[in-house]
Amino acid sequence: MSQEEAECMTPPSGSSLLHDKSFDRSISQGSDRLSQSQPLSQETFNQLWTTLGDITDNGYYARDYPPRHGNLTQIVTQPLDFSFSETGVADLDIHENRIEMEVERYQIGPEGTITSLAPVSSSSSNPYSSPDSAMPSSVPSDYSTDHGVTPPPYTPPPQMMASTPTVPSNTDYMGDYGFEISMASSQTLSKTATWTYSDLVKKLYVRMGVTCPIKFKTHTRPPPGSIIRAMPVFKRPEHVKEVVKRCPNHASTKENNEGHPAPAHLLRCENVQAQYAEDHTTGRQSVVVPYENPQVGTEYITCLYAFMCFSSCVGGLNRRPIQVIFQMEKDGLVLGRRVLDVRICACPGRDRKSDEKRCHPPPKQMKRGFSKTAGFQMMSVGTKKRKGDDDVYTLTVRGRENYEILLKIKESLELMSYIPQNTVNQYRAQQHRQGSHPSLSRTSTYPSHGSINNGLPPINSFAPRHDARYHNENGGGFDETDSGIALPPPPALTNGPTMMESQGFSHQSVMSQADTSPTHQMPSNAICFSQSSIQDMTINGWLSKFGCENYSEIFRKKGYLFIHQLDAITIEDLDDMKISPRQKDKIWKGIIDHRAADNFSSTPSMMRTGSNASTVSLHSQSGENHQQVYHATRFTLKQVLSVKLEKDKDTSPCKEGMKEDMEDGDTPRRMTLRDRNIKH
Amino acid sequence: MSQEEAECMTPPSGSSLLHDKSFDRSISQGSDRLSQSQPLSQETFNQLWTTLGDITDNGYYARDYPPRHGNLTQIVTQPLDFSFSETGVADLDIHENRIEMEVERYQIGPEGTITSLAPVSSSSSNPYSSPDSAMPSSVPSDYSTDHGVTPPPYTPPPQMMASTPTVPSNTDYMGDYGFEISMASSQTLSKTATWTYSDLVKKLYVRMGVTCPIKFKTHTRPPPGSIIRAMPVFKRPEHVKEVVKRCPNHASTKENNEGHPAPAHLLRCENVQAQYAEDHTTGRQSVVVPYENPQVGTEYITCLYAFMCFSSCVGGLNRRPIQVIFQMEKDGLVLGRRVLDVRICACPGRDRKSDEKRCHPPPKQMKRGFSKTAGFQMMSVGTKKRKGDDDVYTLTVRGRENYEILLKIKESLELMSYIPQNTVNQYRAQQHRQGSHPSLSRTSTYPSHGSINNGLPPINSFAPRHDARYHNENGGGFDETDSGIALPPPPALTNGPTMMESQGFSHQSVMSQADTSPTHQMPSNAICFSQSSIQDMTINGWLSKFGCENYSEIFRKKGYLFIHQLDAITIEDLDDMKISPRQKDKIWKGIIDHRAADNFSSTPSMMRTGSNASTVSLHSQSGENHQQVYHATRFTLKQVLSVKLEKDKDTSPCKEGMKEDMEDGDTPRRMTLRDRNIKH
DNA sequence: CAGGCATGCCTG
DNA sequence: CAGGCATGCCTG
Ligand SMILES: [Zn+2]
Ligand SMILES: [Zn+2]
Repeated sequence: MSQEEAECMTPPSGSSLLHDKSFDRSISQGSDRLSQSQPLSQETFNQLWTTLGDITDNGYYARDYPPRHGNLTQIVTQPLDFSFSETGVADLDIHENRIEMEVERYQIGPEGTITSLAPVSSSSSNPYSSPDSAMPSSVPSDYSTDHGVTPPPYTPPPQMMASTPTVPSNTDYMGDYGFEISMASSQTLSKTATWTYSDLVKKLYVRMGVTCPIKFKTHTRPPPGSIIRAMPVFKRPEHVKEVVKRCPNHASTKENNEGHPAPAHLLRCENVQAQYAEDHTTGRQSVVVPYENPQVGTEYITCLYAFMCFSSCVGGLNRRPIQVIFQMEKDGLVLGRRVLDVRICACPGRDRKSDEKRCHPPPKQMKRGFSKTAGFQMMSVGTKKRKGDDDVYTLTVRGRENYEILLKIKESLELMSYIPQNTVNQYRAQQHRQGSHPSLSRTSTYPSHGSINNGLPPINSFAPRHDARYHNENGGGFDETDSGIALPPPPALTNGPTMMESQGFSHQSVMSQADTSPTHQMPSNAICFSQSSIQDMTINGWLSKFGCENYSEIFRKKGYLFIHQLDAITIEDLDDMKISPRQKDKIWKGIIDHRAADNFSSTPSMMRTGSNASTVSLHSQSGENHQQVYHATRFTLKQVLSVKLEKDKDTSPCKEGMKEDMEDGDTPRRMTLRDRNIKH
Repeated sequence: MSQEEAECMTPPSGSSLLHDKSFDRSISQGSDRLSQSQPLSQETFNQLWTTLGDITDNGYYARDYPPRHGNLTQIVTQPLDFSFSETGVADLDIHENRIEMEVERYQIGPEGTITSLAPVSSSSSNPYSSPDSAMPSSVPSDYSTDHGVTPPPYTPPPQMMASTPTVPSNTDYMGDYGFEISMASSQTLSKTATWTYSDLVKKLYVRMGVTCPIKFKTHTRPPPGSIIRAMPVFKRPEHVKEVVKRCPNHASTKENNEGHPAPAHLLRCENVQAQYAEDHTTGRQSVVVPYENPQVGTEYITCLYAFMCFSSCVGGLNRRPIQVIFQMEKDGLVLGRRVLDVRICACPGRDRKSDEKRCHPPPKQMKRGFSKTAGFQMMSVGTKKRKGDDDVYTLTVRGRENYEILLKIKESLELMSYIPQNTVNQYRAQQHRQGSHPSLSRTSTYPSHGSINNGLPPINSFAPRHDARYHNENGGGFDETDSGIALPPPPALTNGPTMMESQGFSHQSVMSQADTSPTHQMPSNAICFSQSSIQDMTINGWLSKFGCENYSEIFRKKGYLFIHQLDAITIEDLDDMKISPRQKDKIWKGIIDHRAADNFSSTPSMMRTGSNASTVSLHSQSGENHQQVYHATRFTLKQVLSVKLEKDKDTSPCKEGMKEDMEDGDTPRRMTLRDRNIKH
């Protein structure tokens, strides 16, 4: 399981696994084999997790990558809508089982009953804070009770009393005063902005060193002298125990640190009354500002916070996600708590977007709350669809030559519609007969240029279909979606030349070396359509069959060149052509005959127009398989090349196992986070 | 100019521009307009460079990208085989000129006459060094002369005397003893290894923190008490002045630093006698080891060095390339100096490979040591060639649908050859007439998918050529390389929709929305080739001109469908057709006539065969422009799609200006380092 | 600012 | 170990 996946497992509410009730219960029952309270190393963690995966998932995750159930993703579109208490309904014991595992896996904060933040003494002076500030003078003294404030043995609900836990609580707690936080409306500053909040993944994305307004609100006035403490903690269980501070780089450079009271603090508050605190026992750092009631007519107070490292800072956060715990306190009592996931990064917009894409269903699946049945339906529908049909990937072409090539491709695709389908079929047969196999491996082993390879296994299930393809004499071509039978193998496009060899042929030309020497010209009679393999598909030829060739010029003027266009000609068209009635009837009869013959031979006679083919979807009149047509046109239309080729076939990379479908049922959200764009 | 380009400009020998003799001479002549010795900012540097480019390159580099002379790259395939002294031979004054420019451009280290390393006092104790070490006891005292050891005013050759320059010399200097360094044979440990040395780019790639053996050798025994100092310096002029040390992160963590005498030193030497020095004046850090003569029978002594930061370390090297200056010294005199480019990175193998690919010619051009004349020849040959003609980029296609699309493209390209060129031209004209401009911008703004953009400026120099293209009625099409006149603009492929708009048209289909609804079908008579825009290009039609249409079946059987194939028919072919002599003569005369007309109208009548077109290069018999044909076939042949689309048109991304061809002649190596693979 | 590169590190 | 991702930063 990747870090990211672990990430996504966490319920969205801000409460982590660690503090889920059942989880805590198991802990208190003393599953303490690993509870030496040593933070687990990443390797140990991974190992445990793998083991766990083997046990609970019947090997699916650890062993069977990529998963057999490739469509799992489609099913659960709202991983974040589940919480563990909800999912346990179906089979309680298994649920419990799982929670057990959780405990063993994370094995952190065994003291972690729902704890609250310890009062810490302010350890650094604040030059900005004036002595006559509204900050209650009692605060410093209150918090100077100094080290080791152990919670009184039998005092009230523990979550009400501030203690000195290694791991502060990150459970949202509204408290008696209805403490809440929010961001300025996130759509005002979207991607350009220095920060952005994602409602979807409930996370703040913020650039380093910029101020970010956070609004606090209560429904009831808290007692005067209340303060708001903001403390960053690592989000993942493996890291929670470690104190969050700035990386040495940022803490030690002069930049941004000139005269600042707490250069090593990750979190700063622009409030002049801000106090930077560091707990003597735990070493945890936080910023404290007095809670001032909102101005009349205002609901909120706003504080400006700045994050002074990247989440990625080496030697600091080190790519480990953090949360900020905002806690309203009064005299060491926690009045309310709100947790905010934060990612400090260089490109908040980009990273938000990719997180959202990662953890949420693709556009089509955007609706929330599918029932499991709906999920199943989705899946079966999914198999009907062509993968990527809904996706358009633009390929911006740089460079004249490449542009020309693509332009040529586009033109070819459109002009291809003037080639009768039968001709195409014959061409293909001829291609096959000419046996163009030998060369491609050389091409694909050109050393010095990168090839796109997305790391998926080669498509080799095509092999048994080769022959079927060549028995397919009708016009359906190679593009039949439903059966897949007519698909030719992808010779040069597989990963290994070995496989290619074993296929024994490819759709390549015979000569592969790009030799520009004219001596390599083929003799002119070696053209592809040799020896009677071609029938006359021109209108002219067709007209001459019944002696009307002198009308071919008229047809030509109307744009009709080939007989496959006959399907598109109406009697009205003929009227427009100023053909003498008798000839017209003759021709019309010829058209009818042609169509009949055409239908009989199952040749698709769809006419694709040059300039409009792009948007023509299936011609429905004759019901043949027109997938091929559709696809070509689709492509052409955009003048885009689909090179976003791979893995996003099920476009939501956040897969969730169908729990009812698996042996152990209630596994946590598993996601394969592999939405890879072709970039760099 | 990018950083990388600046990089590649440096001569390979290890001597940088800065210390080229002419360069130094110019400096000493006092071109000091910018010599305030303030390190230039990157922006200033870039600006100067651009200006310089405008002046010296007649705008080629800065303005005219892609360059008109796209084949410049082909010319100098071995940039590293040149040194400035060599290149100056042809026209010395121009050479000088250029060097001037260099001075102004870099404007660093104005004190930079060929200087040598200053004696520095050892500032940190070395716990490993035993008192009875072979390290001459004089060394510490010698170097303890303490700050500001200014070179004596009139002492011998300055490069022989150690001084205290801000910028140490990085010129290789063998000295009287023949001081040389080398790496262990680099092929023994290639990619798996913790380090690797590239002979091609003359650079050591090494993982951080691992030891790397470096061998030292002299041809004559240096005096006893000689030492070897190793000092890292930044390679780029912009950075040379800055002292190289470890980043705060690595310097401050305990890891690797436990008890080490110099945790902030980037360079460590495993030698127990190593002494870590920091110059009091310049602050430069170095490691010093005694030079012990090799064991009997050995040529070398070997020292193990370790690099304690990444070249990329934030707050440290910060992605700035460094060199290590190995200097043999004796009593403050420099006996020899050797400079080693070093990159400390996580993946030496990968990074070496990519550097080599970047800075060196493609496979075809692998031969070394072209003379300048050869270079010229190459160039003139080069202009005949299409850029990228020699390069094959494989696109490994993943996914059935994409494979199908590409297969279809391949087929289209081959089948396209059955469309007469005139038809194609008419099609294009029709496309134009239908005015397909409006839509593409919409397509290109599809939101959720990445598009490939290599960051180069849009190709907008095409604009003045639009009309020319449409007056070009012959078959040359849009692909004429030499004049470039017939090239259509790249409508959807530019960066901005604005530009597209201004071009007024594109080769797009009219409809751009990928609407699959059948209601969007165009009426069948709205096909592309409407209203007399098409001439009959069939053999059938042609035969009927002189009453031989009854032979069209025979022609058809031979594979001749269209008149553009007539060029390929010989009289012998007619003999084979069992045509009555009189008819044969008639037909042959028709063929002759056709060819004459064809030649008159300059229509290329090259016949491209279906399956073999791929490898047919230019048909030489009629001398028309066949570039277009050639390209299509090239593409098809490989069944690869050139989507490595951009900047590497001349496939060696390390471009070097042909100096004799430019106003100022001897410009430094200019390279566009943009070999970008589409990966992830 | 968007595209894309560079580069440490993670994953199979 | 190779492929590929993540993510700061550079470039047009
Ligand atoms: Zn930092
Ligand atoms: Zn470092």
